[in-house]
Amino acid sequence: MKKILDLMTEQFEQAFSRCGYDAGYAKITVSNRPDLCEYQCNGAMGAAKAYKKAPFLIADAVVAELQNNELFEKVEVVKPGFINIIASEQFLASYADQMAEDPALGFEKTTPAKTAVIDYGGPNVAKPLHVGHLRPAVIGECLKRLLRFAGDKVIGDVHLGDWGLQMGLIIEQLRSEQPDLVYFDENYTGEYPSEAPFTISELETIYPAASARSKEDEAFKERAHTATLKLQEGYRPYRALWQHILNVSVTDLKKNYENLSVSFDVWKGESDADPYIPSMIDDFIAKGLAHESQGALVIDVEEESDTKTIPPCIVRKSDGAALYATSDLATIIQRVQDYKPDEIIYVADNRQEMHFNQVFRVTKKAELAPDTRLIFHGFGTMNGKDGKPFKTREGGVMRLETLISSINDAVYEKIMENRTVSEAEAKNVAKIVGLSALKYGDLSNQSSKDYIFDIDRFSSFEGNTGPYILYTIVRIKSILEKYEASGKNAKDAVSVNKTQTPSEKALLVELVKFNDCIDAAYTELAPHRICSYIYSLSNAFNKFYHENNIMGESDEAKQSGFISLLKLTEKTLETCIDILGFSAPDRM
RNA sequence: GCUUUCAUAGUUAAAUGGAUAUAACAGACCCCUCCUAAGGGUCAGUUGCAGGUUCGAUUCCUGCUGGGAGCACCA
Repeated sequence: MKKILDLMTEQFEQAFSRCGYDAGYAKITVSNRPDLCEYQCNGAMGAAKAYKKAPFLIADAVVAELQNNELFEKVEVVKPGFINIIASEQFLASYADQMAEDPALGFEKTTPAKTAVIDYGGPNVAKPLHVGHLRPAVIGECLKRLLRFAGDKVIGDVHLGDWGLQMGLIIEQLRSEQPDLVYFDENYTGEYPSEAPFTISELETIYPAASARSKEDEAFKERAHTATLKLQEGYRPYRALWQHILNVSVTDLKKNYENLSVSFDVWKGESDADPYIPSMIDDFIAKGLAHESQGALVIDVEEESDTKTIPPCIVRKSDGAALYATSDLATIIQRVQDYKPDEIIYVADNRQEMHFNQVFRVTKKAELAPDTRLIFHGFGTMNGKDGKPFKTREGGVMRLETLISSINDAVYEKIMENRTVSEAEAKNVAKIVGLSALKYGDLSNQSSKDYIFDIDRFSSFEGNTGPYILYTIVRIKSILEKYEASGKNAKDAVSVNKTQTPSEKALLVELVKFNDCIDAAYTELAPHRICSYIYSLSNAFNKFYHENNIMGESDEAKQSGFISLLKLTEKTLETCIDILGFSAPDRM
């Protein structure tokens, strides 16, 4: 289905052309003055300059062409040359009915469909997820769903941190704690045990201990570097140990991401890119891109047009080991080979922008991925109420689990205050609602900006929050249930009313914005646009609900129109929250 | 130091170069014989500073001030 703004714009384009003006000025937008009109066209003002004519003369001529157009109830010229538009009730109603019939609510899939890899996890093995992992998971999951809804083929990759110095640190720490393990016996030649020599909780204590020690103990750090290199070179015992670390971690990570309704299509890690490194480095050297600098192998990435200086990209450390940029570059080769993506989207902290800039430039210089668009989707910091990076009360890094359970607790208390559900059900509902609070709180902000994480505000059932949206859905579900209970079938309601009350029409105006909103969110990769859309949709619904007694309506045809409208509102809201990555309960 | 990013009501956030800058929360007031008042309505209050481009700037450009971040072998 064409977008409603496009349909209206087409009418205006014809009118502009008939009057002898360029159709490019005909663009219709949603009104920013809802008190005056529903839609507007500001093209006469732009045209005024090009044609050296007063804007209102142009607008008058165009408007004259559009009288008695069935799409519009009213088209008028105001002051300098604005054209204010009110859509016809008939037109909105038939558009809404078409939306309701389409599983995608009238959204046209992108053609041709592209293939995208989204890299949005980045957890390190052997370390529990912490609050820093929340944003990439939530934003990345949403982008994945959004692109899929738009028709793209999407591969979500967790891209585990399983290959760097941290692995060497863990191995060396393990050697200190359990020196008798066969993995440390150089003369051992037999099979290694299938059972890991540690549990996840033990593993989680090993890394912090190792990390702390490396900061004070130079010799230890040196051994960790050596162990990292040996692991990367394929030293058998370390590989066996590493496999245990990976298995134990991944099982735990999957469980944690599941609690967030976040999933990945592939669980590749930095290690998977490793086989591509040697030939890649050879290629860099053969192409004359890489040169040695202070013992390390680097590639200059400065470009003529630069105003700033970008340091060269190190692709091999002086000890021969790979590092961050190396594995990211090799990962691009792997992805191009395996998926031939049209684009790769990296959902990562803004602080990594320089790194990705370097990586992208090397990719371009070495022509590693000539047909792939590389996109850095940077997100801002999640701050506490004090405006500083979110910390626990003690000043430490909070575990993601802790954060999730505290928001669930906050929601649970609110649900119990109202006690419309049993205690057992409340626990369950609190999880669903808590997730909406958490995700909506994050996604309703522009992802590139920092935002303040405020548990009380996010879990509030009032205002621009996840729970408020869910509450609206629950309200609709409740009425539909009552309608069914009264002996009528909601399925029989197939068209909205052709003439509407003011709040009913206002709701329709919001509903038909759906595909424009999704389109904007998709092209800008901006989940917050979906949030603000469903928030105004919910507001419009609640006002409609307040002013129209649906179950009390005696005119059955009119009531059926209401029910159709309710069903469409529910479907639209549910579709949007599904893209955002959460769902609604039946009651709350 | 260099680079980069942000700055909007008391607070948290919106706004393809368009009209009187939009909401929410907090504050003041009003509305339940009515489908969940977890709601609806009314009021008050904002673009850091100085220039520039433009018919028109929160938006684009320059400078300043103030916060965040990044600047070679961590990821």
